[in-house]
Amino acid sequence: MLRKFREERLREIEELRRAGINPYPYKFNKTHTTQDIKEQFQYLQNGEVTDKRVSTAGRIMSLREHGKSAFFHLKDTYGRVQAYVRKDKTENFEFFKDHITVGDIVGIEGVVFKSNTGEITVLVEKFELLVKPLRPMPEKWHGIKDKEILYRQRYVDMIANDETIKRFRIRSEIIRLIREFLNAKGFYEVETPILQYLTGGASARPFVTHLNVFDIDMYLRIATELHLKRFIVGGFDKVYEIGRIFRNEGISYKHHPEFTSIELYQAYADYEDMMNLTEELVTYVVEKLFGTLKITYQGHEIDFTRPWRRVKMRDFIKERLGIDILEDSDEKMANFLKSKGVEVDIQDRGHMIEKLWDLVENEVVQPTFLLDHPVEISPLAKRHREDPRVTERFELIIFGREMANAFSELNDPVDQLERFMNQLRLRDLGDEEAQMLDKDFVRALEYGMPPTGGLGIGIDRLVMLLTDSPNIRDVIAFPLVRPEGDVDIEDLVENEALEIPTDERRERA
RNA sequence: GGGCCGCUAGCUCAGUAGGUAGAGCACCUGACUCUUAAUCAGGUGGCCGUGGGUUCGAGUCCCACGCGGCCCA
Repeated sequence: MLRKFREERLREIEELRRAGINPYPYKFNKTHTTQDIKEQFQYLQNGEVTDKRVSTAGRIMSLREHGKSAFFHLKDTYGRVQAYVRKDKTENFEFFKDHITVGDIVGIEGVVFKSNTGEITVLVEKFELLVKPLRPMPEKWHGIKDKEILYRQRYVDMIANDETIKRFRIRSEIIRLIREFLNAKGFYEVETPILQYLTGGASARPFVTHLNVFDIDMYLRIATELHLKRFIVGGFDKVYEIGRIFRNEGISYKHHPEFTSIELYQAYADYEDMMNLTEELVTYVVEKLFGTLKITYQGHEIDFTRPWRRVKMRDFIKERLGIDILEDSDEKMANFLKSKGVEVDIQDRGHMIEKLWDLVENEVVQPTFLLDHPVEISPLAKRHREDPRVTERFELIIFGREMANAFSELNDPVDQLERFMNQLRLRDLGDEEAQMLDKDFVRALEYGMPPTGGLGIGIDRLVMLLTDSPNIRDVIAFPLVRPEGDVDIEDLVENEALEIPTDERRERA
Protein backbone atom coordinates (compact mmCIF):
# COMPACT_ATOMS: atom_id res chain seq x y z
CA MET A 1 0.00 0.00 0.00
CA LEU A 2 2.70 2.43 1.04
CA ARG A 3 4.81 1.53 -1.99
CA LYS A 4 1.83 1.92 -4.28
CA PHE A 5 0.88 5.22 -2.70
CA ARG A 6 4.36 6.64 -3.24
CA GLU A 7 4.52 5.43 -6.79
CA GLU A 8 1.18 7.07 -7.54
CA ARG A 9 2.33 10.30 -5.95
CA LEU A 10 5.59 10.32 -7.90
CA ARG A 11 3.60 9.79 -11.07
CA GLU A 12 1.27 12.64 -10.17
CA ILE A 13 4.23 14.93 -9.50
CA GLU A 14 5.62 14.10 -12.95
CA GLU A 15 2.21 14.83 -14.44
CA LEU A 16 2.18 18.23 -12.73
CA ARG A 17 5.65 19.01 -14.04
CA ARG A 18 4.57 18.15 -17.57
CA ALA A 19 1.59 20.47 -17.16
CA GLY A 20 4.04 23.24 -16.30
CA ILE A 21 3.29 23.29 -12.58
CA ASN A 22 6.23 23.28 -10.19
CA PRO A 23 5.36 20.80 -7.41
CA TYR A 24 8.07 22.38 -5.23
CA PRO A 25 7.65 26.14 -5.60
CA TYR A 26 9.93 28.61 -3.81
CA LYS A 27 7.81 30.85 -1.61
CA PHE A 28 4.37 32.01 -0.67
CA ASN A 29 3.37 35.36 0.74
CA LYS A 30 1.51 34.44 3.93
CA THR A 31 -0.06 37.51 5.53
CA HIS A 32 -2.13 35.80 8.23
CA THR A 33 -1.68 32.82 10.51
CA THR A 34 -4.70 30.65 11.19
CA GLN A 35 -4.82 32.28 14.60
CA ASP A 36 -4.76 35.81 13.17
CA ILE A 37 -7.75 34.99 11.01
CA LYS A 38 -9.75 33.47 13.82
CA GLU A 39 -8.99 36.36 16.18
CA GLN A 40 -9.58 39.17 13.72
CA PHE A 41 -12.91 37.86 12.44
CA GLN A 42 -14.37 36.57 15.68
CA TYR A 43 -16.96 39.37 15.54
CA LEU A 44 -18.74 38.08 12.42
CA GLN A 45 -22.34 36.85 12.61
CA ASN A 46 -23.24 33.41 11.31
CA GLY A 47 -23.53 33.61 7.53
CA GLU A 48 -21.91 37.07 7.40
CA VAL A 49 -19.54 37.64 4.48
CA THR A 50 -16.75 40.26 4.37
CA ASP A 51 -14.61 41.67 1.59
CA LYS A 52 -11.49 41.45 3.77
CA ARG A 53 -8.72 39.65 1.92
CA VAL A 54 -6.23 37.38 3.64
CA SER A 55 -3.62 34.94 2.53
CA THR A 56 -2.56 32.00 4.61
CA ALA A 57 -0.87 28.67 4.16
CA GLY A 58 -0.60 25.30 5.83
CA ARG A 59 -1.25 21.61 5.56
CA ILE A 60 -4.67 20.28 4.57
CA MET A 61 -5.85 18.15 7.47
CA SER A 62 -9.38 17.33 6.34
CA LEU A 63 -11.35 17.65 3.12
CA ARG A 64 -15.07 17.49 2.44
CA GLU A 65 -15.88 17.55 -1.25
CA HIS A 66 -19.30 18.42 -2.61
CA GLY A 67 -18.97 18.21 -6.36
CA LYS A 68 -18.76 21.87 -7.31
CA SER A 69 -17.42 22.98 -3.92
CA ALA A 70 -15.33 21.71 -1.03
CA PHE A 71 -14.48 22.57 2.55
CA PHE A 72 -11.12 21.84 4.10
CA HIS A 73 -9.04 22.70 7.17
CA LEU A 74 -5.57 24.18 6.98
CA LYS A 75 -3.18 23.61 9.88
CA ASP A 76 -0.21 25.76 10.87
CA THR A 77 1.77 26.43 14.07
CA TYR A 78 -1.25 27.90 15.82
CA GLY A 79 -4.08 25.60 14.85
CA ARG A 80 -6.57 25.13 12.08
CA VAL A 81 -8.77 27.36 9.99
CA GLN A 82 -11.48 26.30 7.57
CA ALA A 83 -11.40 27.21 3.90
CA TYR A 84 -13.98 26.88 1.16
CA VAL A 85 -13.48 26.47 -2.57
CA ARG A 86 -16.33 26.92 -5.08
CA LYS A 87 -16.46 26.44 -8.82
CA ASP A 88 -17.92 29.93 -9.35
CA LYS A 89 -15.56 31.73 -6.93
CA THR A 90 -12.26 29.88 -7.02
CA GLU A 91 -9.84 30.35 -9.86
CA ASN A 92 -8.65 26.99 -11.19
CA PHE A 93 -11.26 25.04 -9.24
CA GLU A 94 -10.83 22.02 -11.51
CA PHE A 95 -7.17 21.78 -10.56
CA PHE A 96 -8.15 21.68 -6.91
CA LYS A 97 -10.65 18.95 -7.57
CA ASP A 98 -8.17 16.85 -9.57
CA HIS A 99 -4.97 17.28 -7.63
CA ILE A 100 -5.45 18.62 -4.11
CA THR A 101 -5.96 16.29 -1.21
CA VAL A 102 -5.35 15.75 2.51
CA GLY A 103 -1.71 16.19 3.49
CA ASP A 104 -0.89 18.69 0.76
CA ILE A 105 0.60 21.99 1.83
CA VAL A 106 -1.14 24.84 0.07
CA GLY A 107 -1.27 28.62 0.10
CA ILE A 108 -4.64 30.28 -0.24
CA GLU A 109 -5.89 33.79 -0.82
CA GLY A 110 -9.47 34.93 -0.39
CA VAL A 111 -12.07 36.72 1.69
CA VAL A 112 -13.25 35.79 5.15
CA PHE A 113 -16.79 34.81 6.11
CA LYS A 114 -18.54 32.96 8.88
CA SER A 115 -20.42 29.85 7.84
CA ASN A 116 -24.06 29.23 8.66
CA THR A 117 -22.85 26.85 11.34
CA GLY A 118 -20.66 29.58 12.88
CA GLU A 119 -17.15 28.70 11.72
CA ILE A 120 -14.80 31.38 10.44
CA THR A 121 -13.87 30.37 6.91
CA VAL A 122 -11.76 31.67 4.05
CA LEU A 123 -13.58 31.71 0.72
CA VAL A 124 -10.71 30.83 -1.56
CA GLU A 125 -10.27 32.89 -4.69
CA LYS A 126 -6.78 31.73 -5.55
CA PHE A 127 -4.70 28.89 -4.26
CA GLU A 128 -1.30 27.38 -4.91
CA LEU A 129 0.02 23.91 -4.29
CA LEU A 130 3.20 24.33 -2.21
CA VAL A 131 4.19 20.71 -1.73
CA LYS A 132 2.81 17.29 -2.59
CA PRO A 133 3.87 14.72 0.04
CA LEU A 134 4.93 11.21 -0.94
CA ARG A 135 3.57 9.59 2.17
CA PRO A 136 0.02 9.22 3.46
CA MET A 137 -1.04 11.24 6.49
CA PRO A 138 -1.90 9.55 9.80
CA GLU A 139 -5.51 8.78 10.65
CA LYS A 140 -7.46 12.00 11.07
CA TRP A 141 -9.53 11.08 14.09
CA HIS A 142 -7.29 8.98 16.35
CA GLY A 143 -4.03 10.62 15.29
CA ILE A 144 -0.83 8.79 16.23
CA LYS A 145 -0.81 6.82 19.47
CA ASP A 146 2.18 4.56 18.91
CA LYS A 147 4.83 5.96 21.28
CA GLU A 148 7.57 4.64 19.07
CA ILE A 149 6.42 6.77 16.13
CA LEU A 150 5.83 9.75 18.43
CA TYR A 151 9.45 9.67 19.57
CA ARG A 152 11.22 8.51 16.44
CA GLN A 153 9.28 10.63 13.99
CA ARG A 154 8.24 13.64 16.01
CA TYR A 155 7.35 15.47 12.82
CA VAL A 156 4.60 12.92 12.26
CA ASP A 157 3.42 13.40 15.85
CA MET A 158 3.28 17.15 15.24
CA ILE A 159 1.36 16.72 12.01
CA ALA A 160 -1.14 14.33 13.55
CA ASN A 161 -1.56 15.69 17.06
CA ASP A 162 -2.25 19.39 17.51
CA GLU A 163 -1.45 19.14 21.25
CA THR A 164 2.12 18.21 20.40
CA ILE A 165 2.74 21.43 18.51
CA LYS A 166 1.10 23.30 21.35
CA ARG A 167 3.30 21.57 23.93
CA PHE A 168 6.49 22.60 22.17
CA ARG A 169 5.14 26.10 21.67
CA ILE A 170 4.62 26.34 25.43
CA ARG A 171 8.14 25.01 26.01
CA SER A 172 9.52 27.76 23.83
CA GLU A 173 7.32 30.30 25.57
CA ILE A 174 8.53 29.23 29.03
CA ILE A 175 12.15 29.70 28.02
CA ARG A 176 11.31 33.07 26.48
CA LEU A 177 9.59 34.19 29.71
CA ILE A 178 12.54 33.10 31.84
CA ARG A 179 14.89 35.16 29.69
CA GLU A 180 12.50 38.09 29.75
CA PHE A 181 12.33 37.97 33.56
CA LEU A 182 16.07 37.67 34.14
CA ASN A 183 17.07 40.21 31.49
CA ALA A 184 14.72 42.73 33.11
CA LYS A 185 16.52 42.13 36.42
CA GLY A 186 19.88 42.93 34.90
CA PHE A 187 21.24 39.42 34.44
CA TYR A 188 23.67 38.78 31.61
CA GLU A 189 23.19 35.66 29.55
CA VAL A 190 26.58 34.02 29.09
CA GLU A 191 28.00 30.85 27.58
CA THR A 192 30.40 28.36 29.10
CA PRO A 193 32.16 25.32 27.62
CA ILE A 194 30.28 22.14 26.85
CA LEU A 195 33.56 20.35 26.13
CA GLN A 196 35.55 20.24 29.36
CA TYR A 197 38.94 18.89 30.45
CA LEU A 198 37.35 17.80 33.68
CA THR A 199 33.80 18.25 34.67
CA GLY A 200 31.96 19.08 37.86
CA GLY A 201 29.21 21.04 39.50
CA ALA A 202 27.03 17.99 40.02
CA SER A 203 27.18 14.35 41.03
CA ALA A 204 26.86 12.48 37.76
CA ARG A 205 28.64 10.20 35.35
CA PRO A 206 29.88 12.16 32.34
CA PHE A 207 30.06 11.41 28.63
CA VAL A 208 33.59 11.11 27.31
CA THR A 209 34.67 12.29 23.87
CA HIS A 210 37.93 12.94 22.10
CA LEU A 211 39.49 16.18 20.94
CA ASN A 212 41.67 15.38 17.95
CA VAL A 213 43.61 18.63 17.80
CA PHE A 214 45.15 18.11 21.27
CA ASP A 215 44.70 14.33 21.19
CA ILE A 216 43.04 14.31 24.62
CA ASP A 217 39.83 12.87 26.00
CA MET A 218 37.31 15.43 27.12
CA TYR A 219 34.01 15.40 28.98
CA LEU A 220 30.65 16.84 28.07
CA ARG A 221 29.54 19.12 30.88
CA ILE A 222 27.31 17.76 33.65
CA ALA A 223 26.52 21.27 34.94
CA THR A 224 27.32 24.88 34.16
CA GLU A 225 28.05 25.75 37.77
CA LEU A 226 31.82 25.94 38.06
CA HIS A 227 32.31 28.12 35.01
CA LEU A 228 29.46 30.47 35.85
CA LYS A 229 31.06 31.07 39.25
CA ARG A 230 34.28 31.99 37.45
CA PHE A 231 32.25 34.77 35.82
CA ILE A 232 31.33 35.98 39.31
CA VAL A 233 35.01 35.86 40.38
CA GLY A 234 35.85 37.89 37.30
CA GLY A 235 33.46 40.66 38.22
CA PHE A 236 30.04 39.88 36.73
CA ASP A 237 27.37 40.46 39.38
CA LYS A 238 24.50 38.62 37.71
CA VAL A 239 24.83 35.90 35.09
CA TYR A 240 22.80 33.00 33.79
CA GLU A 241 23.10 30.30 31.19
CA ILE A 242 20.36 28.23 29.61
CA GLY A 243 21.82 25.18 28.00
CA ARG A 244 22.13 21.53 27.39
CA ILE A 245 23.57 19.30 30.11
CA PHE A 246 24.75 15.73 29.54
CA ARG A 247 24.73 12.96 32.13
CA ASN A 248 25.57 9.43 31.07
CA GLU A 249 22.87 7.80 33.15
CA GLY A 250 19.56 6.02 32.88
CA ILE A 251 16.38 7.06 31.16
CA SER A 252 13.17 7.29 33.16
CA TYR A 253 10.01 9.36 33.16
CA LYS A 254 11.97 12.17 34.83
CA HIS A 255 15.53 11.53 33.60
CA HIS A 256 17.02 11.96 30.16
CA PRO A 257 20.77 11.84 29.47
CA GLU A 258 20.59 15.10 27.54
CA PHE A 259 18.49 17.79 29.19
CA THR A 260 18.21 21.54 29.55
CA SER A 261 18.96 23.56 32.65
CA ILE A 262 19.16 27.15 33.62
CA GLU A 263 21.68 28.17 36.21
CA LEU A 264 21.99 31.69 37.53
CA TYR A 265 24.38 33.36 39.96
CA GLN A 266 23.97 36.62 41.78
CA ALA A 267 26.80 38.27 43.68
CA TYR A 268 26.14 39.67 47.17
CA ALA A 269 23.09 37.43 47.55
CA ASP A 270 22.43 34.37 49.69
CA TYR A 271 20.03 31.45 49.49
CA GLU A 272 17.23 33.45 51.09
CA ASP A 273 17.46 35.80 48.12
CA MET A 274 17.48 32.79 45.81
CA MET A 275 14.27 31.50 47.37
CA ASN A 276 12.60 34.80 46.74
CA LEU A 277 13.95 34.91 43.21
CA THR A 278 12.76 31.36 42.53
CA GLU A 279 9.25 32.17 43.72
CA GLU A 280 9.21 35.34 41.71
CA LEU A 281 10.53 33.73 38.54
CA VAL A 282 8.29 30.68 38.56
CA THR A 283 5.15 32.61 39.45
CA TYR A 284 6.01 35.12 36.71
CA VAL A 285 6.14 32.32 34.15
CA VAL A 286 3.00 30.56 35.41
CA GLU A 287 1.00 33.76 35.66
CA LYS A 288 2.01 34.91 32.17
CA LEU A 289 1.20 31.54 30.68
CA PHE A 290 -2.07 30.75 32.38
CA GLY A 291 -3.26 33.96 34.01
CA THR A 292 -3.58 32.06 37.30
CA LEU A 293 -1.30 30.44 39.86
CA LYS A 294 -3.31 27.24 40.13
CA ILE A 295 -2.67 24.54 37.58
CA THR A 296 -3.58 20.89 37.23
CA TYR A 297 -0.88 18.26 36.89
CA GLN A 298 -1.94 14.66 36.28
CA GLY A 299 -5.24 15.34 38.00
CA HIS A 300 -3.74 17.10 41.03
CA GLU A 301 -4.04 20.80 41.69
CA ILE A 302 -0.70 22.55 42.10
CA ASP A 303 -0.96 25.94 43.76
CA PHE A 304 1.94 28.36 43.17
CA THR A 305 0.55 31.08 45.42
CA ARG A 306 3.37 32.63 47.46
CA PRO A 307 4.90 32.11 49.92
CA TRP A 308 5.78 28.48 49.37
CA ARG A 309 6.24 26.11 52.27
CA ARG A 310 9.74 25.88 53.73
CA VAL A 311 10.83 22.80 55.61
CA LYS A 312 14.25 21.67 56.77
CA MET A 313 15.45 18.40 55.34
CA ARG A 314 16.32 17.18 58.83
CA ASP A 315 12.86 17.98 60.21
CA PHE A 316 10.99 16.44 57.30
CA ILE A 317 12.86 13.15 57.40
CA LYS A 318 12.66 12.99 61.19
CA GLU A 319 8.93 13.61 61.10
CA ARG A 320 8.26 10.98 58.42
CA LEU A 321 10.81 8.30 59.26
CA GLY A 322 11.90 8.97 62.84
CA ILE A 323 15.54 9.25 61.78
CA ASP A 324 17.63 12.28 62.71
CA ILE A 325 20.08 12.73 59.85
CA LEU A 326 22.32 14.95 61.98
CA GLU A 327 22.34 13.15 65.33
CA ASP A 328 21.70 9.47 64.58
CA SER A 329 24.62 7.11 64.01
CA ASP A 330 25.61 5.66 60.66
CA GLU A 331 24.71 2.28 62.05
CA LYS A 332 21.17 3.33 62.98
CA MET A 333 20.60 4.75 59.48
CA ALA A 334 22.03 1.65 57.83
CA ASN A 335 19.79 -0.63 59.88
CA PHE A 336 16.75 1.49 59.12
CA LEU A 337 17.44 1.40 55.39
CA LYS A 338 18.02 -2.32 55.52
CA SER A 339 14.67 -2.78 57.27
CA LYS A 340 13.05 -0.90 54.37
CA GLY A 341 14.76 -3.12 51.83
CA VAL A 342 16.87 -0.26 50.46
CA GLU A 343 20.34 -1.17 49.22
CA VAL A 344 23.16 1.35 49.57
CA ASP A 345 25.98 0.75 47.10
CA ILE A 346 28.46 3.21 48.55
CA GLN A 347 28.97 2.87 52.31
CA ASP A 348 28.88 6.53 53.17
CA ARG A 349 26.72 8.71 55.37
CA GLY A 350 25.87 11.11 52.56
CA HIS A 351 24.58 8.32 50.34
CA MET A 352 22.43 7.00 53.15
CA ILE A 353 20.91 10.43 53.68
CA GLU A 354 20.05 10.60 49.96
CA LYS A 355 18.35 7.21 50.20
CA LEU A 356 16.34 8.32 53.22
CA TRP A 357 15.14 11.35 51.31
CA ASP A 358 14.19 9.18 48.33
CA LEU A 359 11.81 7.31 50.63
CA VAL A 360 9.79 10.42 51.45
CA GLU A 361 10.16 12.78 48.49
CA ASN A 362 6.86 11.66 46.95
CA GLU A 363 5.08 12.99 50.02
CA VAL A 364 5.81 16.54 48.90
CA VAL A 365 3.26 17.67 46.32
CA GLN A 366 2.80 21.44 46.57
CA PRO A 367 5.76 23.76 45.83
CA THR A 368 8.06 23.36 48.81
CA PHE A 369 11.56 24.55 49.65
CA LEU A 370 13.49 21.72 51.24
CA LEU A 371 16.19 23.41 53.31
CA ASP A 372 19.60 23.03 54.86
CA HIS A 373 21.04 19.80 53.45
CA PRO A 374 23.91 18.16 55.33
CA VAL A 375 27.42 19.22 54.32
CA GLU A 376 28.38 15.75 53.07
CA ILE A 377 25.79 15.83 50.26
CA SER A 378 26.42 19.46 49.29
CA PRO A 379 30.07 19.86 48.29
CA LEU A 380 29.61 23.28 46.65
CA ALA A 381 27.34 24.93 49.19
CA LYS A 382 28.40 27.23 52.01
CA ARG A 383 28.06 26.04 55.56
CA HIS A 384 25.02 27.30 57.40
CA ARG A 385 25.75 30.45 59.40
CA GLU A 386 24.15 28.89 62.52
CA ASP A 387 24.98 25.19 62.16
CA PRO A 388 28.18 24.07 60.41
CA ARG A 389 26.85 20.50 60.01
CA VAL A 390 24.44 21.66 57.32
CA THR A 391 24.64 24.01 54.36
CA GLU A 392 22.66 27.01 53.19
CA ARG A 393 21.00 25.06 50.45
CA PHE A 394 17.50 24.41 49.21
CA GLU A 395 15.81 22.24 46.66
CA LEU A 396 12.44 23.18 45.23
CA ILE A 397 10.25 20.09 45.32
CA ILE A 398 6.96 19.88 43.41
CA PHE A 399 4.97 16.69 42.98
CA GLY A 400 7.83 14.69 44.48
CA ARG A 401 10.33 15.98 41.96
CA GLU A 402 13.41 18.13 42.35
CA MET A 403 12.69 21.18 40.22
CA ALA A 404 15.48 23.45 41.41
CA ASN A 405 18.59 23.41 43.55
CA ALA A 406 20.26 26.45 45.08
CA PHE A 407 22.80 27.55 47.64
CA SER A 408 24.62 30.30 49.28
CA GLU A 409 27.69 29.46 47.21
CA LEU A 410 30.77 28.19 48.94
CA ASN A 411 33.46 30.84 48.39
CA ASP A 412 36.04 29.78 51.00
CA PRO A 413 38.78 28.17 48.88
CA VAL A 414 40.20 26.19 51.81
CA ASP A 415 36.83 24.69 52.70
CA GLN A 416 36.16 24.06 49.00
CA LEU A 417 39.40 22.14 48.61
CA GLU A 418 38.51 20.01 51.64
CA ARG A 419 35.10 19.25 50.15
CA PHE A 420 36.72 18.22 46.88
CA MET A 421 39.12 15.97 48.77
CA ASN A 422 36.16 14.31 50.43
CA GLN A 423 34.65 13.73 47.01
CA LEU A 424 37.89 12.09 45.93
CA ARG A 425 37.59 9.77 48.92
CA LEU A 426 34.16 8.75 47.60
CA ARG A 427 35.66 8.12 44.17
CA ASP A 428 38.11 5.76 45.82
CA LEU A 429 35.15 3.97 47.37
CA GLY A 430 33.86 3.39 43.85
CA ASP A 431 31.46 6.30 43.55
CA GLU A 432 31.80 7.24 39.88
CA GLU A 433 29.40 10.10 40.35
CA ALA A 434 31.52 11.87 42.96
CA GLN A 435 33.03 15.17 41.89
CA MET A 436 36.41 15.58 40.30
CA LEU A 437 38.99 17.89 41.82
CA ASP A 438 38.92 21.09 39.79
CA LYS A 439 42.10 22.85 40.87
CA ASP A 440 41.58 25.79 38.58
CA PHE A 441 38.21 26.36 40.21
CA VAL A 442 39.85 26.41 43.64
CA ARG A 443 42.47 28.80 42.26
CA ALA A 444 39.67 31.03 41.01
CA LEU A 445 38.15 31.09 44.50
CA GLU A 446 41.59 32.05 45.89
CA TYR A 447 41.34 35.24 43.84
CA GLY A 448 38.13 35.92 45.77
CA MET A 449 34.51 35.30 44.88
CA PRO A 450 32.06 37.68 46.53
CA PRO A 451 29.27 36.21 48.62
CA THR A 452 27.02 34.72 45.96
CA GLY A 453 23.66 33.05 45.62
CA GLY A 454 23.21 30.45 42.90
CA LEU A 455 20.18 28.66 41.50
CA GLY A 456 19.66 25.90 38.99
CA ILE A 457 16.32 24.87 37.50
CA GLY A 458 15.52 21.82 35.39
CA ILE A 459 13.76 23.28 32.40
CA ASP A 460 12.39 19.96 31.14
CA ARG A 461 10.77 19.12 34.45
CA LEU A 462 9.28 22.59 34.68
CA VAL A 463 7.88 22.18 31.18
CA MET A 464 6.46 18.77 32.12
CA LEU A 465 4.67 20.35 35.05
CA LEU A 466 3.29 23.25 33.03
CA THR A 467 2.17 21.14 30.08
CA ASP A 468 0.72 18.31 32.20
CA SER A 469 3.13 15.84 30.59
CA PRO A 470 3.73 12.58 32.47
CA ASN A 471 7.06 11.76 30.80
CA ILE A 472 10.15 13.91 30.22
CA ARG A 473 10.32 12.54 26.66
CA ASP A 474 7.03 14.26 25.94
CA VAL A 475 8.75 17.64 26.31
CA ILE A 476 12.00 16.78 24.50
CA ALA A 477 11.33 17.07 20.79
CA PHE A 478 13.73 14.36 19.70
CA PRO A 479 14.32 12.07 22.68
CA LEU A 480 16.78 9.21 22.76
CA VAL A 481 15.56 5.90 21.36
CA ARG A 482 17.55 2.90 20.28
CA PRO A 483 18.59 3.13 16.63
CA GLU A 484 15.87 1.71 14.44
CA GLY A 485 16.36 -0.75 11.60
CA ASP A 486 17.19 0.59 8.18
CA VAL A 487 14.77 3.27 6.99
CA ASP A 488 13.42 2.16 3.66
CA ILE A 489 13.52 4.89 1.04
CA GLU A 490 15.19 2.93 -1.76
CA ASP A 491 12.15 2.42 -3.93
CA LEU A 492 11.72 6.16 -4.22
CA VAL A 493 14.80 6.42 -6.35
CA GLU A 494 14.48 5.49 -9.97
CA ASN A 495 18.09 6.12 -10.86
CA GLU A 496 19.74 2.77 -10.32
CA ALA A 497 23.21 4.29 -10.37
CA LEU A 498 22.38 5.86 -7.03
CA GLU A 499 23.23 3.18 -4.52
CA ILE A 500 21.83 4.12 -1.16
CA PRO A 501 23.91 2.68 1.67
CA THR A 502 22.43 1.09 4.76
CA ASP A 503 22.07 3.50 7.66
CA GLU A 504 25.44 4.06 9.27
CA ARG A 505 24.13 3.83 12.77
CA ARG A 506 22.92 0.33 12.05
CA GLU A 507 26.37 -0.64 10.82
CA ARG A 508 27.87 0.52 14.09
CA ALA A 509 25.31 -1.23 16.23
C1' G B 1 19.52 -5.06 35.39
C1' G B 2 14.40 -7.52 36.98
C1' G B 3 8.93 -8.13 36.28
C1' C B 4 4.56 -7.38 33.37
C1' C B 5 2.30 -5.86 28.67
C1' G B 6 2.48 -4.86 23.44
C1' C B 7 4.17 -5.46 18.05
C1' U B 8 -1.73 -7.68 12.45
C1' A B 9 -3.06 -2.69 6.00
C1' G B 10 -0.26 4.16 5.76
C1' C B 11 -3.07 5.16 10.82
C1' U B 12 -6.49 3.37 15.00
C1' C B 13 -7.73 -1.39 16.21
C1' A B 14 -10.59 -6.56 15.97
C1' G B 15 -9.15 -11.61 15.07
C1' U B 16 -13.57 -16.94 18.40
C1' A B 17 -11.64 -23.57 19.59
C1' G B 18 -5.03 -23.94 15.91
C1' G B 19 -8.46 -24.59 9.88
C1' U B 20 -8.49 -19.62 3.22
C1' A B 21 -6.67 -12.31 6.99
C1' G B 22 -11.04 -8.34 9.14
C1' A B 23 -13.34 -3.23 10.28
C1' G B 24 -13.13 2.12 10.42
C1' C B 25 -10.23 6.05 8.61
C1' A B 26 -6.81 7.04 4.58
C1' C B 27 -6.08 5.94 -0.80
C1' C B 28 -8.33 5.08 -6.08
C1' U B 29 -13.15 5.54 -9.39
C1' G B 30 -17.97 7.89 -9.57
C1' A B 31 -22.28 11.28 -7.50
C1' C B 32 -23.03 15.76 -4.68
C1' U B 33 -22.38 24.30 -4.30
C1' C B 34 -22.69 25.69 3.86
C1' U B 35 -19.73 20.89 5.17
C1' U B 36 -17.02 19.82 9.60
C1' A B 37 -15.32 12.23 12.06
C1' A B 38 -19.68 15.34 5.54
C1' U B 39 -22.78 11.70 2.97
C1' C B 40 -23.79 7.74 -0.83
C1' A B 41 -22.03 3.63 -4.43
C1' G B 42 -17.86 0.63 -6.03
C1' G B 43 -12.59 -0.74 -5.64
C1' U B 44 -7.11 -1.32 -4.31
C1' G B 45 -4.10 -2.50 -0.21
C1' G B 46 -0.93 -7.66 4.40
C1' C B 47 7.12 -10.58 5.26
C1' C B 48 0.38 -10.90 11.14
C1' G B 49 8.14 -7.55 14.55
C1' U B 50 12.44 -11.34 13.16
C1' G B 51 14.24 -16.36 13.45
C1' G B 52 13.48 -21.30 15.02
C1' G B 53 10.20 -25.28 16.99
C1' U B 54 5.47 -28.27 17.79
C1' U B 55 1.51 -29.69 14.26
C1' C B 56 -1.53 -32.52 8.50
C1' G B 57 -2.11 -27.16 9.32
C1' A B 58 0.34 -21.39 13.42
C1' G B 59 -1.60 -14.30 13.47
C1' U B 60 -3.17 -17.88 17.39
C1' C B 61 0.83 -22.80 21.11
C1' C B 62 6.46 -23.15 22.68
C1' C B 63 11.69 -21.03 22.56
C1' A B 64 15.20 -17.22 21.31
C1' C B 65 16.08 -12.41 19.60
C1' G B 66 14.68 -7.21 18.22
C1' C B 67 11.93 -2.72 19.16
C1' G B 68 8.56 -0.15 22.33
C1' G B 69 5.62 0.88 26.81
C1' C B 70 4.58 0.64 32.11
C1' C B 71 6.33 -0.66 37.01
C1' C B 72 10.58 -1.81 40.15
C1' A B 73 16.06 -1.29 41.11
